[in-house]
Amino acid sequence: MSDELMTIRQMCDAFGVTPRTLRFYEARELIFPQRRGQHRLYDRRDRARLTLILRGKRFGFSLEQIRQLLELYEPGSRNETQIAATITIARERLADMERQYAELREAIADLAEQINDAETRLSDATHSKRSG
Amino acid sequence: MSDELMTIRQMCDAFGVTPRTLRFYEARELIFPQRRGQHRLYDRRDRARLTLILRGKRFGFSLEQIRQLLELYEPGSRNETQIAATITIARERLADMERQYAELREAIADLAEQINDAETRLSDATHSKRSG
DNA sequence: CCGAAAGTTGACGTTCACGTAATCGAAACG
DNA sequence: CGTTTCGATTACGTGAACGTCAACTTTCGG
Repeated sequence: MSDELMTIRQMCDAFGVTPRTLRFYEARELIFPQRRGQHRLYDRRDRARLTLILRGKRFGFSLEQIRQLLELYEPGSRNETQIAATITIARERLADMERQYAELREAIADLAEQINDAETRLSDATHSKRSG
Repeated sequence: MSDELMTIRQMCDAFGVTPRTLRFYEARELIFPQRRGQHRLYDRRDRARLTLILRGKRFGFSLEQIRQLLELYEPGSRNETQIAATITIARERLADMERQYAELREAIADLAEQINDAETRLSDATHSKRSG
């Protein structure tokens, strides 16, 4: 079984994206599949990165922000200055996410309350109809 | 003081948006400022809606999704079918937000860990430099 | 009363994140 | 051995959410 390398189609089926999307992410330097001849082949590392990309997107990060964060996940040989810069950026993103987390909690409570109110209104309307 | 009505510029300063943005939201039927002659005037209701709009945006909702949610906040005279439909949509958004909330918690922990690892690598690199 | 400031309506431009052909080469299949 | 099929490349198109510019009113301070 091809546990190691996957074709673009296998990737698309596995992650629910289109070939266009994978090539686009590659053009933006978010993933770096190898080539067999002209064809792309995606390994575990590419899959891990894609998972992170899609997660980042769900939180509203831009592809460029995600690209910067992905550097953090690469134990790659980069110099101290670059690592420090990446950490700085990551801390900012983390702060963003923590703010979003807190605000989301409020928003959820708020929306739940509004739904409750609306359900009450709906219920009242139904009853008044019955008694009218 | 103009506690009740605000001009477009006052709104922009208060909310950190541009006039274009406010007119755009109006065109998309997210806010409905009154007119004094040709000029727009925004009241408390408009401000409340704009607050919700900007919050929704921070969570990655589209303006159309936000518009639908805003209906929930209007005790307006709409029929039961419409209220029920709005509630259904709102429940879906609420579910989205709850999923996002849970996933965000994981992502925060994950990112914090990566930052820690990177800090360790950075620290190690600094020490090895000092002892090399 | 008048000229700058503020606001209005188009209309076209822009960025992001892809979608959608069109065309091509390689590869698998009957 | 021809022909689908899969993938690659190039390039133009698209929708969302505005930015920007032009051409006009409208309004307000001096």
